[in-house]
Amino acid sequence: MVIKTSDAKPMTPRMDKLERARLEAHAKVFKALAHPTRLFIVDQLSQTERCVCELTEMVGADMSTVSRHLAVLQSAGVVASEKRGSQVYYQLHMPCVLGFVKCVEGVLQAAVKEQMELASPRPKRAERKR
Amino acid sequence: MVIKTSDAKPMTPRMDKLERARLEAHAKVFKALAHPTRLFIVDQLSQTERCVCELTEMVGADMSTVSRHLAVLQSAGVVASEKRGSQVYYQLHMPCVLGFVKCVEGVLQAAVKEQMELASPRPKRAERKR
DNA sequence: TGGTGATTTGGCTATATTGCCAACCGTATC
DNA sequence: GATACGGTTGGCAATATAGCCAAATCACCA
Repeated sequence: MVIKTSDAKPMTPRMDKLERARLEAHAKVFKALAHPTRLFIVDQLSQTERCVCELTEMVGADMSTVSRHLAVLQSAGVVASEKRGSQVYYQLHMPCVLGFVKCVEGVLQAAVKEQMELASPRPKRAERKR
Repeated sequence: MVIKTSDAKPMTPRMDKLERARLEAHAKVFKALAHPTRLFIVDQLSQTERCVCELTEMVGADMSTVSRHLAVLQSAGVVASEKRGSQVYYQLHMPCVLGFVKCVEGVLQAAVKEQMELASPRPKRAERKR
């Protein structure tokens, strides 16, 4: 699979134009997930599909705002929508997101623990309750 | 594990303040990964650690720009740094990112295929080789 | 101690994102 | 058809992000 464009050069890999296009496509997915409200929506949709009005109530923002968040997620392929009557139902379309969220959760908790250890290096007997 | 804060209300879950703080922490990680250059850096660091100057050459941007990208990644806990002499080496600190990147890759390819099928609905005999 | 290379940070401009309101569109109901 | 409801889109202001240059640090070496 490796294609050498030139011989006998021990040069480091570069971020060329093609690679950049690929990375931009990936970044679009991360960007779509890079907002607390959208993560909340993904979390909810992992349990069951929801219409915009339900999500709007749960999020507690303007419906137009929620609709735009959903559009971002859909454009990135994270969710899919289905119109049913006068309502539009959204479903999670990229379940592997959940695995990564779980991983991030773990990393964050590890970071918190690390932070606490740094803050109080010798917790003689027991740490304060908070 | 389920804690009911109030009784006898069949209400939908809300994005309360606490939940929002948790989601914001998660979003920070996604935000850190939501840029092609930073994804490139993560990709490179998954193979071996690199100093800023190496990454700068590979990325092809100003060193200050690359340094800032690295700071974003580090602040999110995605990478870690180690000063050695006058150089700073960065390493991947969140390997599970790679799994998700692979998953995104798969989803993107599926989307591309879907797109192609929409473009040419009846590939009579066999699809073009690529 | 002065100088050099590696890295980070301040400052600035350009661009992108977010959120609301208002206006618009499609569907159901009367 | 008129009205109401659910949803999307245009427009705008506030904020955040990205990139570069220049200046400040830091480690090493003469």
